[in-house]
Amino acid sequence: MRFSKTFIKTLREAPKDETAKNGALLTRAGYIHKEMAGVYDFLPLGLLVIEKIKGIVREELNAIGCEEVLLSTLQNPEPWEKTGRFSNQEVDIWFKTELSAGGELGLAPTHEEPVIEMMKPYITSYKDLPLYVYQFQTKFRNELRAKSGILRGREFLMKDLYSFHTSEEDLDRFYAEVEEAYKRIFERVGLGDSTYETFASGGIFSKYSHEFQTFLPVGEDTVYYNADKSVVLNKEVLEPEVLADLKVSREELSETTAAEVANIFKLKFKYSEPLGLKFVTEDNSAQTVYMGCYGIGISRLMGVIAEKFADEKGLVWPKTVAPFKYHLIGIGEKGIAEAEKFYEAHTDEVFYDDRDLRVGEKFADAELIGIPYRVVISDKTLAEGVVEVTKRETGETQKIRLDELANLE
RNA sequence: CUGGGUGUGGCGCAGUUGGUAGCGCGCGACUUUUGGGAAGUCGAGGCCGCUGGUUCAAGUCCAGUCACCCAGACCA
Repeated sequence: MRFSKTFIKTLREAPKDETAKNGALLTRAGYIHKEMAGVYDFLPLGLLVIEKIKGIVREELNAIGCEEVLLSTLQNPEPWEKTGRFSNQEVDIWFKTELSAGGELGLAPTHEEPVIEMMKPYITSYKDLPLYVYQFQTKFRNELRAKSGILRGREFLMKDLYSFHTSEEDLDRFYAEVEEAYKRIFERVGLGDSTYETFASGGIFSKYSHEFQTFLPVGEDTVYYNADKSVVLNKEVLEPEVLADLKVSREELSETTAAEVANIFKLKFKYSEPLGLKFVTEDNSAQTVYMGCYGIGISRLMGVIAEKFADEKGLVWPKTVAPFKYHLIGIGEKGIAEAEKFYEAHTDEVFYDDRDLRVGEKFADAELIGIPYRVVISDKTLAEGVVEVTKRETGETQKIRLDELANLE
């Protein structure tokens, strides 16, 4: 991508309605644009980060046999009424609207009911199971208060996975596979050493569930953890019997704040029962399908990563989710000619600042935008037969030969 | 929803006892600059959130309303 050809511009100061670090930096660097409280647009660079995150999630889920689908956003109230969840008393964050022709609709806050309806024709026999389907989709939740940049929106991007099983054992088996896949996902996006599987309340889904919490000062949740962090639990389940189950005492736990980046639940019959999702067993009897559901907040994850690694100069993306690998700057006639060549040969990996500006401004923008390697090719460096590579994360600069640049790790 | 705060060019802000709006950044043109956010000259750009009221006159006073931010409550 050429900076001169993209419409984005950087801002020296954040708009005053963006006070959260993630929102402020992502806005200043041109990744997102706010429509209203809790509602954001993703600009070219932001969309690239989202796609990188989705790519990692997709790879890990496909690796454990999941199939990607895309369900609708508009919701028919009928299946929701069968589970009691269309009621505003039961679920108080619905966005509802009406058909011109008459009749109410909802904007999906989650997808258990519709995914069950969708899968019904395909689940008739034990031979059809297990099945795992997931999607990346925009969810709508009419939160009383949106806040913290893209960490808590009214419209946000989520990956939701639903599993269908013939037995509780098989649900347990797959649940454990998802736990491992999630650990690999958070490792790959750079949050491995700050994200912990956390024992939590199951909300309306189940008594207990597991969350993946990234320790973060601006996180909304309070969690407790022991010295080696082998036990992490949400404040909402800090109860004597839970502590006893987990074999820890209150005294050995410390408190911190964290952002919930994922939540997984064993639904069992919670929704399959009221919606009548059944299969025929080997001995020809009808049996209700066991289910699990597993979410990852994709746009929130982007915000958490932005928030977690940013420094006083700007964003710092882990390589795996950065919109590009190289932030390229050419200086001088020969430097620019070589930069052009490198860009043309590696367009997918290079954000090329070809604007007609002084270098100081380009350097400042490179730091703000946060791409892992800043590459400077100038007449001066070329005279030595090298280019300068500065790591955004550490700020350290090394000189390497131009022909080695493409192999940088 | 409760409490607090804020709405003035694209962004950040100022605007006194009411008298018809200004600064910095950014933007356009030209000149000089050119490895860390350059300098000069000229210039464009504003229903002062919205409605109503008071007044000869409202960005400024009054009432209402909307939006946004923060804290809390809530959060499948």
